[in-house]
Amino acid sequence: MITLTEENYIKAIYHLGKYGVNNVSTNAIAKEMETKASSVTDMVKKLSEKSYVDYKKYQGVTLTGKGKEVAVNIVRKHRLWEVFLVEKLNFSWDEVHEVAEQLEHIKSKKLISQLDAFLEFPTHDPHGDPIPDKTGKIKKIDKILLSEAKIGDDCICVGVQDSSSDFLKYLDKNNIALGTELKVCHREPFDNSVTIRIKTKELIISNMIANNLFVKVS
Amino acid sequence: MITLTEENYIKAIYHLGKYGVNNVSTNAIAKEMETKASSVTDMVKKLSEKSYVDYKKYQGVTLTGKGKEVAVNIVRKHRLWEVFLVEKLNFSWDEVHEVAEQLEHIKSKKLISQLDAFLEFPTHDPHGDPIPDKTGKIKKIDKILLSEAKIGDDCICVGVQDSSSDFLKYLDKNNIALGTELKVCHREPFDNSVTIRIKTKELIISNMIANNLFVKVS
DNA sequence: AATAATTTTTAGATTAATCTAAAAATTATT
DNA sequence: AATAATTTTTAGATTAATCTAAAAATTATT
Repeated sequence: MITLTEENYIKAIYHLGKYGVNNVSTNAIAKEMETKASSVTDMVKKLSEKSYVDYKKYQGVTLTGKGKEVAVNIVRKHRLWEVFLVEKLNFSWDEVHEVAEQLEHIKSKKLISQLDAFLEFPTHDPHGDPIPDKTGKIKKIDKILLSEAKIGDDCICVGVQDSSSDFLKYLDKNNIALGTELKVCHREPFDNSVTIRIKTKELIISNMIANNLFVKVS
Repeated sequence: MITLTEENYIKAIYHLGKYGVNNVSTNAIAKEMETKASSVTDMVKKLSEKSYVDYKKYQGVTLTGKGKEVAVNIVRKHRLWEVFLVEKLNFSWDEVHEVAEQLEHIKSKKLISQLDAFLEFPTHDPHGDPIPDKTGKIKKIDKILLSEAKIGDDCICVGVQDSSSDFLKYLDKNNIALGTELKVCHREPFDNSVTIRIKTKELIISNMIANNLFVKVS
């Protein structure tokens, strides 16, 4: 049996290891989990004994195949529930995370396969993140950050890097949603702010915003 | 903050105290929770300190107003989720309990109010049990056990006492569902088995079955 | 390469929930 | 009413997850 806490550690290690980082450090996990490094060391030993992670003292951890399976399944559940909350229960995209954090731990294969079907097998969650299929396969889309787009590019908004409530509300306020088409008009060399055009309206976006918005160049 | 275990104890005390029993005994709780009496004593002290129950040593416990509120809210969530599972995710009525046991602990007011609306404010769960409203009000219907119905009564099936998978599957097999109309034809004095007629078909039902099926005399 | 700074682990303690075995209180029976 | 049977509580231990403070190992800096 896997405990709720173990699942959360595995998820944290998965997210931290996502971008090429092979050995996730104790401190990184502690920060992500909002706990102390000593607690992480204890838990990591336990996860290692149960062979969810490979761990050598002072060397950090990597998920094993078994660990990755658990992680991807949690991510799948989290994202399917997010779709449910937005599509069926009228949650806005900045409200779903907290609830999905709870729902992702419900254990029932039938529940998830039926939910998947009920939602008509969605491929992406409300933030544009891909939903792993039942076998754990995740299909990547070739998205780039708006801050990396070239002047003159016609883009379509496909995701967010940060999904904090403040950021998502900013996007709502400025009528930027997944699927929104925009053109990159100008990048100011001094602060890397970006002028974009949505339909006929121009909007100036800070570098920080541009760094958290994924687009696909069309 | 209330823990998951505390919620489960409160729920157990609620269900045990439902039928007039005022002081729920330590042993009764232990049996319901599949734990030991000594564990119950400890927990009951804690619940008493947090004023979810009134407790005097050796005297059993009663839920306080605060405790009842928690209990009814869990029951509401449990039953709403059961409706969701059956109506939207095509679960059969004997499959929902285990999953609902998990879902009932998800904490989000918005989730429940939106789910309620999505399901179009159901008043009863798939087993015929009433769903408390947001204020905790439960409306009773004047149901009786089939074993208490008189010969010649025209009844409509409105609920089950026991909701074990075995019992529910028996009902499915014999085409008895909520809303099924039946006539009480005969009661055998020797074993209290009951002959009923559904549409044109007669069926003999043991006393044990009749003791677990709620009907409304029409 | 030695020392300083940082990171990680160890040792020992704490809280929540549980257990077993024995003691205490209550209830049932003679 | 005294004794037996049952129920409940107490005492002390255990497991999971956490913490603080100190020790050990690693990494960075002079």
